[in-house]
Amino acid sequence: MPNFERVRPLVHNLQRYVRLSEDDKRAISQLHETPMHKTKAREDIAREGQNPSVVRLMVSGWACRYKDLPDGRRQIVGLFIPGDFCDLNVYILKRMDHSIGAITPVNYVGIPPSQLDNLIHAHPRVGQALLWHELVQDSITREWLLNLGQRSAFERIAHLFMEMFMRMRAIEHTEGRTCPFPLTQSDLAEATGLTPVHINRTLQEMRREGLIELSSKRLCILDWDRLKEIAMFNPDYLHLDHEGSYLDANA
Amino acid sequence: MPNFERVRPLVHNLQRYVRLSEDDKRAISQLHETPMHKTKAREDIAREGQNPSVVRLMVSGWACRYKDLPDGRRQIVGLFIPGDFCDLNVYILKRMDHSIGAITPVNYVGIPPSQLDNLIHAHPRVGQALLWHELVQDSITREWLLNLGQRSAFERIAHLFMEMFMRMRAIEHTEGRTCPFPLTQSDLAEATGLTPVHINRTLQEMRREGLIELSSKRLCILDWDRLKEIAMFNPDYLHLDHEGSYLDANA
DNA sequence: GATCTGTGATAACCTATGTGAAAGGCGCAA
DNA sequence: TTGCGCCTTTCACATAGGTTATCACAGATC
Repeated sequence: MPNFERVRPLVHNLQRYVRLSEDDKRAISQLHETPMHKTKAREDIAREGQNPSVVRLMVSGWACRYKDLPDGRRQIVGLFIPGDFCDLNVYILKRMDHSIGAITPVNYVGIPPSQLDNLIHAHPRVGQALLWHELVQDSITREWLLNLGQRSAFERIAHLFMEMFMRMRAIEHTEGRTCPFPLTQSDLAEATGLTPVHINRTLQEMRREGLIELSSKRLCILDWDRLKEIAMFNPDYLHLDHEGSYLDANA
Repeated sequence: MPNFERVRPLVHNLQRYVRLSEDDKRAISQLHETPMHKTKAREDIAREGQNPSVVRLMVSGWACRYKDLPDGRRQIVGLFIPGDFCDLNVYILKRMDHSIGAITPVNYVGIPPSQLDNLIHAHPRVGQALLWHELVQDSITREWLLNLGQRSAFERIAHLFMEMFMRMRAIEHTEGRTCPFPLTQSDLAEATGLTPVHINRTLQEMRREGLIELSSKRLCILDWDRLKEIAMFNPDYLHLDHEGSYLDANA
């Protein structure tokens, strides 16, 4: 199976939710045989208002969901890393209510809904895993709302760092205490509802306090425990724990 | 059918997405024959961390989804009105990652997942409508994120007013330019990430400018067009338009 | 190697929104 | 009818974070 490496993040992602059989995995890896799309960094992958015809599965790179206002203000409302589906909802909702943009160069496969239908029919547990994936994304969105509404700039940025580190770890993209972190300070600003200037100030402070290192697109979390306490980070909302899941209970 | 009146908001809700047959509607109204639950205003309906066993359908009153921080800060991350489902996701995710609280006295029916399963099997279009409903809720959550991240206090409150008015209108709970609006100023603060004091200041300003009236739990929108422009309100994210939907296209 | 362009660092200054406190009004319970 | 509690309204004051501007640097581009 030549594409197996490419499937790994997705399989990792889904296996947190259901135990997949070898047969399930084989079926998933066939998704990757649809043509691979490449976008350059900073390029739009989909625009609000469009009617996309495929479901996109991230293979490599980082992307974001964002919404913008007529006067140009932009808010990043979600981040995608390898193994994430961008718009599973295309199935049902015809019109995109947000845009998707590449942060880094991105590789993704675009899966026609019909193909996904077939997969789900033949492998219902994969279908459930996909639904779970979508629900986890929603849970993350709600946590971001709490983040923007109630946490201070410092707490907010700290929280985002922890979240992305954990998500990257779940797909085995971390090394020790470090992981890739390709967001610029402007991106961070758009994700947290702050100004680039204030992001910079706050990052300096976090460095001064020995909490993190961040340079050349890599994040290192120096003091996990203190950062966790500051951010009031409780990972439950990521639903990373395989244990206690509905699907598992009925396995 | 004695319960038909009670079903109306839900049927209105779902009919925006799919054309329901008389038979579908009959099936839906049977949901309302499960026992009715009543909660007092300000009471919790479900708490974060719990493992709820029913899917709740709002019959009357307003409720909210909220998340809180260990130090007591609270963020309302969504509002529920009659016809809304509170936790369709219980199907899959076992543990609540947020709480649900009543704003006013609330009546709801708690539907066992098995019963919903049966309904969906027998009436697949109802199942699709439910999924759509869930996706619309998510779209609303993303718009709230844009709201908190990028809009000023004034714009933010204006936007919330417009949204709730339109949602109330969709279930025929408006009269002319007015509708019930049971949130206190503290609730408004928790929904917008602002302080009660600042909510008050801003409301005074909106009244002074002749944009709205708000008293005794009723909202009147005096100048729809100006409010819409100020809030940069674009109703697309509510997906209220029946036209152009995937389901419709395949009807 | 010269030049661009995007990113990061900092500074001085400004303002929208938060804080804490007090007083008044209104609806509900007894 | 009175009283009690929750809301709302207001005030004076404090501050987190926004704004505008400048400079330095590194990696692309020619």
